[in-house]
Amino acid sequence: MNYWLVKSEPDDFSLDDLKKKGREPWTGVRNYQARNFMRDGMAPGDLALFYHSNIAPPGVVGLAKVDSDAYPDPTQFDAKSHYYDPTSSPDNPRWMLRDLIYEASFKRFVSLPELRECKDTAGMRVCQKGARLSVQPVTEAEFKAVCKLAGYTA
DNA sequence: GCCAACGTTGGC
DNA sequence: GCCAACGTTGGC
Repeated sequence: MNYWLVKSEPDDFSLDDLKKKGREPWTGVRNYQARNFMRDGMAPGDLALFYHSNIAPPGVVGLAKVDSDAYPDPTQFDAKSHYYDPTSSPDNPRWMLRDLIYEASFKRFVSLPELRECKDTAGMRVCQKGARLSVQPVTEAEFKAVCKLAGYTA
C-alpha cells in the first residue's frame, strides 16, 4: 500500500465534486513524472491526500482512493478537449490515468502553512517552494501525520 | 546536447 | 492579478 498526494483546483474539480460523483477518471495530467507515479506507482486501494491548489490558503481537504488499473486518458484523443494531445495516438497512448473514488472529507482543513510548520510533514514535496508536481508520493508517516493534523481517524 | 524562449503552475 | 519557479520546446 502506497500513499499519494493529488492536487486539484477546487474551482475546476473539488473534493465535494468527487463526493457527489463518487468516482472520477483523473484526466488532464500532462507531466511525465506525475504520469509515471500514477501509471507505475499507484495500485488499487492506495490512498491519496486530496489537495486544493490555487486558492488562499491551499491545503489538504480529505482523502481519495485509487480504484482502477491504469488506462489511457480519453481526453488526449478529444480534439475539443483542453487536454487534447495531437501527438498521442490510440495505438501508443502517451497519457495514462486511474480512477479515484471518494474516501473522506476532513473535518479540519490542513493548510500548506501548517504542513510547513509541522516537523513530520515539512519534508513533503508539496511544501517545497515552486513544487508543481500534481501527483506525488508521500510516506506512510507523512500521510498519518497529515491525518493527525486533520483530526482524522479511519 | 545545450540553452534561451516560452507557456504554465500555483503561492501569495 | 502578479510573478517566481518550473517543464518543455526547438534552434543551433
